Amino acid sequence: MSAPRRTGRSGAPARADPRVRRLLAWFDRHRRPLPWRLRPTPYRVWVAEVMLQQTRVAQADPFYRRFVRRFPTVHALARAPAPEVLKAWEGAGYYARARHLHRAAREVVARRAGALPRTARELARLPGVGPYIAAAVASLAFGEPVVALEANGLRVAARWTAERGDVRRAPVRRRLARWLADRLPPDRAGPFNEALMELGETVCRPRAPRCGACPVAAWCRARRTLPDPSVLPYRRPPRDKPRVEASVVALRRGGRWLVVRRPETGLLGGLWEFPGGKIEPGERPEAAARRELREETGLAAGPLEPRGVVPHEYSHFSVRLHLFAGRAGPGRPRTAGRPYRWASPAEVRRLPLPRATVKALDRLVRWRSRGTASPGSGSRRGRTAA
DNA sequence: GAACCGTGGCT
DNA sequence: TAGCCAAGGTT
Repeated sequence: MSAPRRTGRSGAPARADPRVRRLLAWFDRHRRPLPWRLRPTPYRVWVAEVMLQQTRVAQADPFYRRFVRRFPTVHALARAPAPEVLKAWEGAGYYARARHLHRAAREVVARRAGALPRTARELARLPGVGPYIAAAVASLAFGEPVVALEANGLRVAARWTAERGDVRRAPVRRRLARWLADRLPPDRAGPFNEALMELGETVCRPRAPRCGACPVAAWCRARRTLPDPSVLPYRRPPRDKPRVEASVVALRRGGRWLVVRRPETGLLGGLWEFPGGKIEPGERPEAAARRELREETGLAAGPLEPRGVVPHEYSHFSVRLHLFAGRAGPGRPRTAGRPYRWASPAEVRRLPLPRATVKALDRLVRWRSRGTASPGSGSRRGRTAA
Protein backbone atom coordinates (compact mmCIF):
# COMPACT_ATOMS: atom_id res chain seq x y z
CA MET A 1 0.00 0.00 0.00
CA SER A 2 0.96 3.64 0.08
CA ALA A 3 3.92 4.76 2.10
CA PRO A 4 3.24 6.04 5.58
CA ARG A 5 2.76 9.77 5.36
CA ARG A 6 3.57 12.02 8.23
CA THR A 7 1.17 14.71 9.26
CA GLY A 8 1.87 18.40 9.51
CA ARG A 9 2.18 19.36 5.87
CA SER A 10 -0.26 22.18 5.97
CA GLY A 11 0.68 23.27 9.46
CA ALA A 12 -2.99 23.67 10.24
CA PRO A 13 -4.23 22.32 13.58
CA ALA A 14 -5.78 19.17 12.18
CA ARG A 15 -7.44 18.33 15.47
CA ALA A 16 -9.68 21.34 15.08
CA ASP A 17 -11.04 20.02 11.79
CA PRO A 18 -14.74 19.39 12.47
CA ARG A 19 -14.82 16.55 9.96
CA VAL A 20 -12.06 14.74 11.83
CA ARG A 21 -13.75 15.41 15.15
CA ARG A 22 -16.94 13.86 13.85
CA LEU A 23 -15.07 10.86 12.51
CA LEU A 24 -13.27 10.25 15.81
CA ALA A 25 -16.40 10.75 17.85
CA TRP A 26 -18.20 8.28 15.65
CA PHE A 27 -15.38 5.78 16.12
CA ASP A 28 -15.51 6.20 19.89
CA ARG A 29 -19.14 5.12 19.81
CA HIS A 30 -18.95 2.38 17.18
CA ARG A 31 -15.56 0.85 17.82
CA ARG A 32 -16.06 -2.92 17.85
CA PRO A 33 -14.34 -4.90 20.60
CA LEU A 34 -12.24 -6.93 18.20
CA PRO A 35 -9.85 -9.41 19.81
CA TRP A 36 -6.72 -7.49 18.86
CA ARG A 37 -8.18 -4.37 20.44
CA LEU A 38 -8.83 -5.92 23.84
CA ARG A 39 -5.31 -6.27 25.21
CA PRO A 40 -3.30 -4.49 22.57
CA THR A 41 0.42 -5.06 22.77
CA PRO A 42 2.73 -4.14 19.91
CA TYR A 43 3.17 -7.84 19.18
CA ARG A 44 -0.57 -8.50 19.08
CA VAL A 45 -1.19 -5.48 16.87
CA TRP A 46 1.52 -6.68 14.55
CA VAL A 47 0.17 -10.23 14.34
CA ALA A 48 -3.34 -8.88 13.73
CA GLU A 49 -2.21 -6.66 10.88
CA VAL A 50 -0.39 -9.54 9.24
CA MET A 51 -3.37 -11.83 9.71
CA LEU A 52 -5.73 -9.22 8.32
CA GLN A 53 -3.70 -8.73 5.18
CA GLN A 54 -6.10 -9.22 2.27
CA THR A 55 -8.44 -10.92 4.73
CA ARG A 56 -11.74 -9.79 6.19
CA VAL A 57 -12.10 -9.23 9.91
CA ALA A 58 -14.65 -12.01 10.32
CA GLN A 59 -12.42 -14.49 8.58
CA ALA A 60 -9.19 -13.55 10.35
CA ASP A 61 -10.77 -13.48 13.79
CA PRO A 62 -10.65 -17.23 14.64
CA PHE A 63 -7.19 -17.62 13.14
CA TYR A 64 -5.93 -14.68 15.14
CA ARG A 65 -7.33 -16.01 18.41
CA ARG A 66 -5.80 -19.43 17.86
CA PHE A 67 -2.47 -18.00 16.81
CA VAL A 68 -1.94 -15.68 19.77
CA ARG A 69 -3.15 -18.34 22.18
CA ARG A 70 -0.53 -20.64 20.76
CA PHE A 71 2.15 -17.94 20.51
CA PRO A 72 1.26 -15.28 23.11
CA THR A 73 4.51 -13.31 22.83
CA VAL A 74 7.18 -12.58 20.29
CA HIS A 75 9.48 -14.80 22.33
CA ALA A 76 7.09 -17.73 22.11
CA LEU A 77 6.80 -17.26 18.38
CA ALA A 78 10.56 -16.97 17.92
CA ARG A 79 11.13 -20.20 19.88
CA ALA A 80 8.63 -22.23 17.86
CA PRO A 81 9.75 -24.57 15.07
CA ALA A 82 8.76 -23.38 11.62
CA PRO A 83 6.41 -26.31 10.89
CA GLU A 84 4.38 -25.51 14.00
CA VAL A 85 4.00 -21.90 12.93
CA LEU A 86 2.89 -23.03 9.51
CA LYS A 87 0.40 -25.45 11.05
CA ALA A 88 -1.04 -22.65 13.16
CA TRP A 89 -1.43 -20.65 9.95
CA GLU A 90 -3.13 -23.47 8.06
CA GLY A 91 -6.25 -22.34 6.29
CA ALA A 92 -5.45 -18.65 6.54
CA GLY A 93 -3.79 -18.53 3.14
CA TYR A 94 -0.85 -16.50 1.82
CA TYR A 95 1.53 -18.74 3.69
CA ALA A 96 4.58 -16.56 3.05
CA ARG A 97 3.09 -14.31 5.74
CA ALA A 98 3.69 -16.99 8.36
CA ARG A 99 7.24 -17.57 7.19
CA HIS A 100 8.03 -13.86 7.20
CA LEU A 101 6.37 -13.26 10.55
CA HIS A 102 8.33 -16.08 12.10
CA ARG A 103 11.60 -14.85 10.66
CA ALA A 104 10.87 -11.31 11.80
CA ALA A 105 10.04 -12.51 15.32
CA ARG A 106 13.40 -14.25 15.50
CA GLU A 107 15.13 -11.08 14.33
CA VAL A 108 13.35 -8.98 16.94
CA VAL A 109 14.28 -11.40 19.71
CA ALA A 110 17.87 -11.91 18.58
CA ARG A 111 18.74 -8.32 17.82
CA ARG A 112 16.36 -6.25 19.94
CA ALA A 113 15.70 -8.44 22.97
CA GLY A 114 12.11 -8.87 21.84
CA ALA A 115 11.26 -5.18 21.60
CA LEU A 116 9.58 -4.16 18.35
CA PRO A 117 10.85 -1.10 16.53
CA ARG A 118 8.71 1.95 17.37
CA THR A 119 8.76 3.79 14.07
CA ALA A 120 7.28 2.93 10.70
CA ARG A 121 10.64 3.43 9.02
CA GLU A 122 12.32 0.82 11.20
CA LEU A 123 9.35 -1.55 11.26
CA ALA A 124 9.31 -1.66 7.48
CA ARG A 125 12.72 -3.32 7.52
CA LEU A 126 11.21 -6.48 9.04
CA PRO A 127 10.29 -9.32 6.68
CA GLY A 128 6.64 -9.19 5.69
CA VAL A 129 6.21 -5.65 6.98
CA GLY A 130 5.48 -3.20 4.18
CA PRO A 131 4.36 0.42 4.19
CA TYR A 132 0.88 -0.28 5.49
CA ILE A 133 1.69 -2.66 8.34
CA ALA A 134 4.65 -0.50 9.38
CA ALA A 135 2.44 2.57 9.63
CA ALA A 136 -0.36 0.66 11.30
CA VAL A 137 1.82 -0.79 14.05
CA ALA A 138 3.68 2.51 14.51
CA SER A 139 0.47 4.50 14.89
CA LEU A 140 -1.72 1.99 16.74
CA ALA A 141 0.90 0.64 19.12
CA PHE A 142 3.28 3.58 19.49
CA GLY A 143 1.27 6.64 18.49
CA GLU A 144 3.48 7.73 15.65
CA PRO A 145 1.60 10.30 13.53
CA VAL A 146 1.59 8.46 10.20
CA VAL A 147 -1.23 7.52 7.85
CA ALA A 148 -1.78 3.78 7.53
CA LEU A 149 -3.66 3.44 4.28
CA GLU A 150 -5.29 0.19 3.20
CA ALA A 151 -8.34 -0.81 1.22
CA ASN A 152 -10.91 0.72 3.58
CA GLY A 153 -9.20 4.08 3.96
CA LEU A 154 -8.56 4.12 0.27
CA ARG A 155 -12.23 3.63 -0.47
CA VAL A 156 -13.33 6.20 2.11
CA ALA A 157 -10.86 8.79 0.85
CA ALA A 158 -11.66 8.09 -2.79
CA ARG A 159 -15.37 8.71 -2.16
CA TRP A 160 -14.80 11.61 0.18
CA THR A 161 -12.79 13.41 -2.50
CA ALA A 162 -14.55 11.87 -5.52
CA GLU A 163 -11.26 10.51 -6.76
CA ARG A 164 -11.63 9.26 -10.33
CA GLY A 165 -8.27 7.59 -10.78
CA ASP A 166 -7.54 3.90 -10.40
CA VAL A 167 -6.81 3.48 -6.69
CA ARG A 168 -4.40 0.67 -7.44
CA ARG A 169 -2.05 3.11 -9.15
CA ALA A 170 0.69 4.62 -7.05
CA PRO A 171 0.15 8.28 -7.98
CA VAL A 172 -3.51 8.04 -6.99
CA ARG A 173 -2.63 6.41 -3.70
CA ARG A 174 -0.06 9.06 -2.97
CA ARG A 175 -2.62 11.75 -3.64
CA LEU A 176 -5.15 10.20 -1.26
CA ALA A 177 -2.51 9.52 1.39
CA ARG A 178 -1.44 13.15 1.24
CA TRP A 179 -5.03 14.30 1.55
CA LEU A 180 -5.47 12.17 4.65
CA ALA A 181 -2.11 13.18 6.12
CA ASP A 182 -3.23 16.80 6.01
CA ARG A 183 -6.14 15.84 8.25
CA LEU A 184 -4.44 13.42 10.58
CA PRO A 185 -4.49 14.62 14.19
CA PRO A 186 -0.92 14.12 15.43
CA ASP A 187 -1.98 12.96 18.88
CA ARG A 188 -4.72 10.59 17.66
CA ALA A 189 -3.07 8.91 14.72
CA GLY A 190 -4.01 5.38 15.79
CA PRO A 191 -7.71 6.11 16.31
CA PHE A 192 -7.77 8.15 13.09
CA ASN A 193 -6.39 5.25 11.07
CA GLU A 194 -8.63 2.73 12.78
CA ALA A 195 -11.66 4.95 12.35
CA LEU A 196 -11.12 5.00 8.60
CA MET A 197 -10.94 1.21 8.55
CA GLU A 198 -13.99 0.81 10.74
CA LEU A 199 -15.97 3.31 8.70
CA GLY A 200 -14.89 1.61 5.50
CA GLU A 201 -15.93 -1.83 6.64
CA THR A 202 -19.18 -1.07 8.41
CA VAL A 203 -20.56 2.05 6.70
CA CYS A 204 -18.64 3.09 3.60
CA ARG A 205 -18.84 -0.44 2.26
CA PRO A 206 -17.85 -1.44 -1.28
CA ARG A 207 -21.47 -2.08 -2.20
CA ALA A 208 -24.60 -0.62 -0.63
CA PRO A 209 -22.84 2.01 1.49
CA ARG A 210 -24.86 3.21 4.46
CA CYS A 211 -24.47 6.90 3.80
CA GLY A 212 -27.28 7.68 6.21
CA ALA A 213 -25.12 6.37 9.04
CA CYS A 214 -21.95 8.10 7.93
CA PRO A 215 -20.56 10.79 10.25
CA VAL A 216 -18.94 12.67 7.39
CA ALA A 217 -21.62 12.26 4.72
CA ALA A 218 -22.26 15.98 4.70
CA TRP A 219 -18.75 16.57 3.41
CA CYS A 220 -18.59 13.61 1.03
CA ARG A 221 -17.98 14.75 -2.52
CA ALA A 222 -19.08 11.45 -4.05
CA ARG A 223 -22.37 11.64 -2.18
CA ARG A 224 -22.92 15.21 -3.31
CA THR A 225 -21.96 14.79 -6.93
CA LEU A 226 -22.75 11.23 -7.95
CA PRO A 227 -26.08 9.42 -8.27
CA ASP A 228 -24.41 6.35 -6.81
CA PRO A 229 -21.31 6.90 -4.63
CA SER A 230 -20.56 3.19 -4.68
CA VAL A 231 -19.21 3.43 -8.23
CA LEU A 232 -16.07 4.68 -6.50
CA PRO A 233 -13.33 3.73 -6.03
CA TYR A 234 -12.68 3.05 -9.66
CA ARG A 235 -10.73 -0.09 -10.49
CA ARG A 236 -9.66 -1.46 -13.80
CA PRO A 237 -11.23 -4.87 -14.39
CA PRO A 238 -9.01 -7.81 -13.39
CA ARG A 239 -7.56 -10.29 -15.79
CA ASP A 240 -9.21 -13.64 -16.38
CA LYS A 241 -8.22 -16.50 -14.12
CA PRO A 242 -6.68 -19.44 -15.93
CA ARG A 243 -8.43 -22.76 -15.36
CA VAL A 244 -6.26 -25.72 -14.55
CA GLU A 245 -7.06 -29.44 -14.55
CA ALA A 246 -4.81 -31.52 -12.30
CA SER A 247 -4.59 -35.06 -10.99
CA VAL A 248 -3.50 -36.12 -7.51
CA VAL A 249 -2.92 -39.59 -6.11
CA ALA A 250 -3.60 -40.83 -2.62
CA LEU A 251 -1.11 -43.67 -2.68
CA ARG A 252 -1.49 -46.26 0.07
CA ARG A 253 1.01 -48.64 1.53
CA GLY A 254 0.23 -50.54 4.69
CA GLY A 255 -2.53 -48.22 5.85
CA ARG A 256 -0.45 -45.10 5.23
CA TRP A 257 -0.54 -42.43 2.55
CA LEU A 258 2.38 -40.94 0.73
CA VAL A 259 2.60 -37.17 1.21
CA VAL A 260 5.29 -34.81 -0.02
CA ARG A 261 6.27 -31.35 1.13
CA ARG A 262 6.17 -28.45 -1.29
CA PRO A 263 9.19 -26.18 -1.71
CA GLU A 264 9.67 -23.52 0.95
CA THR A 265 8.80 -20.62 -1.34
CA GLY A 266 6.16 -20.10 -3.96
CA LEU A 267 2.59 -21.33 -3.97
CA LEU A 268 1.64 -23.05 -0.68
CA GLY A 269 5.29 -22.99 0.36
CA GLY A 270 6.23 -25.62 2.94
CA LEU A 271 2.82 -27.31 2.98
CA TRP A 272 2.26 -31.04 2.51
CA GLU A 273 0.15 -32.62 -0.19
CA PHE A 274 -0.49 -35.76 -2.22
CA PRO A 275 1.70 -36.24 -5.28
CA GLY A 276 0.19 -34.91 -8.47
CA GLY A 277 0.25 -32.17 -11.05
CA LYS A 278 -1.25 -30.61 -14.13
CA ILE A 279 -2.98 -32.67 -16.77
CA GLU A 280 -1.38 -32.11 -20.16
CA PRO A 281 -3.58 -31.11 -23.12
CA GLY A 282 -5.31 -34.20 -24.45
CA GLU A 283 -4.14 -36.31 -21.53
CA ARG A 284 -6.57 -38.42 -19.53
CA PRO A 285 -6.70 -37.62 -15.80
CA GLU A 286 -5.68 -41.15 -14.83
CA ALA A 287 -2.73 -41.08 -17.23
CA ALA A 288 -1.68 -37.76 -15.75
CA ALA A 289 -1.97 -39.22 -12.28
CA ARG A 290 0.38 -42.09 -13.18
CA ARG A 291 2.81 -39.80 -14.97
CA GLU A 292 2.96 -37.28 -12.12
CA LEU A 293 3.36 -40.06 -9.60
CA ARG A 294 6.25 -41.50 -11.56
CA GLU A 295 7.88 -38.11 -12.11
CA GLU A 296 7.54 -36.92 -8.53
CA THR A 297 8.17 -40.14 -6.64
CA GLY A 298 9.50 -42.71 -9.07
CA LEU A 299 6.75 -45.04 -7.90
CA ALA A 300 4.18 -47.00 -9.84
CA ALA A 301 0.72 -47.88 -8.65
CA GLY A 302 -1.72 -50.69 -9.14
CA PRO A 303 -5.20 -49.85 -10.40
CA LEU A 304 -6.09 -46.19 -9.81
CA GLU A 305 -9.61 -45.71 -8.56
CA PRO A 306 -11.28 -42.35 -9.20
CA ARG A 307 -12.41 -40.59 -6.05
CA GLY A 308 -14.11 -37.62 -7.64
CA VAL A 309 -13.11 -34.08 -8.48
CA VAL A 310 -12.20 -31.39 -5.95
CA PRO A 311 -12.65 -27.84 -7.23
CA HIS A 312 -10.58 -25.11 -5.65
CA GLU A 313 -9.93 -21.41 -6.14
CA TYR A 314 -6.53 -19.80 -5.75
CA SER A 315 -5.79 -16.12 -5.96
CA HIS A 316 -4.82 -16.18 -9.61
CA PHE A 317 -6.17 -19.43 -11.04
CA SER A 318 -8.89 -22.02 -10.63
CA VAL A 319 -8.21 -25.71 -10.44
CA ARG A 320 -10.10 -28.98 -10.54
CA LEU A 321 -8.26 -31.76 -8.79
CA HIS A 322 -9.02 -35.22 -10.17
CA LEU A 323 -8.49 -37.42 -7.17
CA PHE A 324 -7.33 -41.03 -7.43
CA ALA A 325 -6.66 -43.73 -4.88
CA GLY A 326 -4.21 -46.56 -5.41
CA ARG A 327 -1.73 -48.94 -3.82
CA ALA A 328 1.98 -48.31 -4.11
CA GLY A 329 4.17 -50.59 -6.12
CA PRO A 330 7.50 -51.72 -4.70
CA GLY A 331 10.44 -49.48 -4.02
CA ARG A 332 11.36 -46.39 -2.08
CA PRO A 333 10.15 -42.96 -3.21
CA ARG A 334 12.68 -40.73 -4.94
CA THR A 335 11.36 -37.21 -4.54
CA ALA A 336 14.28 -35.11 -5.79
CA GLY A 337 15.13 -33.61 -2.45
CA ARG A 338 11.54 -32.94 -1.42
CA PRO A 339 10.76 -34.44 1.97
CA TYR A 340 8.14 -37.18 1.95
CA ARG A 341 6.33 -39.32 4.51
CA TRP A 342 4.19 -42.40 4.71
CA ALA A 343 1.61 -41.09 7.12
CA SER A 344 -1.53 -42.43 8.72
CA PRO A 345 -4.68 -40.34 8.20
CA ALA A 346 -4.26 -38.87 11.69
CA GLU A 347 -0.62 -38.02 11.01
CA VAL A 348 -1.48 -36.36 7.73
CA ARG A 349 -3.91 -34.06 9.50
CA ARG A 350 -1.23 -32.93 11.91
CA LEU A 351 0.86 -31.63 9.02
CA PRO A 352 0.29 -28.15 7.56
CA LEU A 353 -2.00 -28.75 4.59
CA PRO A 354 -3.46 -26.63 1.81
CA ARG A 355 -7.23 -26.29 1.86
CA ALA A 356 -7.55 -28.33 -1.31
CA THR A 357 -5.70 -31.21 0.34
CA VAL A 358 -8.00 -31.03 3.36
CA LYS A 359 -10.94 -31.27 0.97
CA ALA A 360 -9.36 -34.26 -0.75
CA LEU A 361 -8.66 -35.91 2.59
CA ASP A 362 -12.24 -35.44 3.72
CA ARG A 363 -13.44 -37.08 0.57
CA LEU A 364 -11.09 -40.05 0.94
CA VAL A 365 -12.12 -40.63 4.54
CA ARG A 366 -15.80 -40.40 3.68
CA TRP A 367 -15.25 -42.87 0.93
CA ARG A 368 -13.53 -45.38 3.16
CA SER A 369 -16.01 -45.09 6.02
CA ARG A 370 -19.18 -45.17 3.97
CA GLY A 371 -18.02 -46.72 0.75
CA THR A 372 -19.70 -43.98 -1.24
CA ALA A 373 -18.94 -40.51 -2.49
CA SER A 374 -20.82 -37.40 -1.54
CA PRO A 375 -23.88 -36.73 -3.71
CA GLY A 376 -23.29 -35.43 -7.18
CA SER A 377 -19.51 -35.42 -7.13
CA GLY A 378 -18.49 -39.01 -6.81
CA SER A 379 -16.48 -41.32 -8.94
CA ARG A 380 -18.67 -41.05 -12.01
CA ARG A 381 -17.47 -37.59 -12.84
CA GLY A 382 -13.91 -38.69 -12.38
CA ARG A 383 -14.52 -41.55 -14.77
CA THR A 384 -16.37 -39.61 -17.38
CA ALA A 385 -13.70 -36.93 -17.29
CA ALA A 386 -11.24 -39.71 -18.03
C1' DG B 1 4.64 -1.52 -12.80
C1' DA B 2 3.02 -5.96 -12.82
C1' DA B 3 2.81 -10.72 -11.62
C1' DC B 4 2.55 -13.68 -7.87
C1' DC B 5 0.45 -15.21 -3.59
C1' DG B 6 -5.13 -18.28 -0.41
C1' DT B 7 -9.29 -18.36 1.35
C1' DG B 8 -14.08 -17.79 1.98
C1' DG B 9 -18.28 -14.79 2.50
C1' DC B 10 -21.44 -12.36 -0.17
C1' DT B 11 -24.33 -11.22 -4.11
C1' DT C 1 -23.27 -19.71 -11.00
C1' DA C 2 -19.47 -16.70 -11.21
C1' DG C 3 -17.51 -12.58 -9.99
C1' DC C 4 -16.28 -9.27 -6.28
C1' DC C 5 -13.64 -8.25 -2.49
C1' DA C 6 -10.58 -8.19 1.48
C1' DA C 7 -6.48 -4.21 7.88
C1' DG C 8 -0.75 -5.95 1.28
C1' DG C 9 4.09 -7.64 0.62
C1' DT C 10 7.59 -9.61 -2.24
C1' DT C 11 9.94 -10.25 -6.38
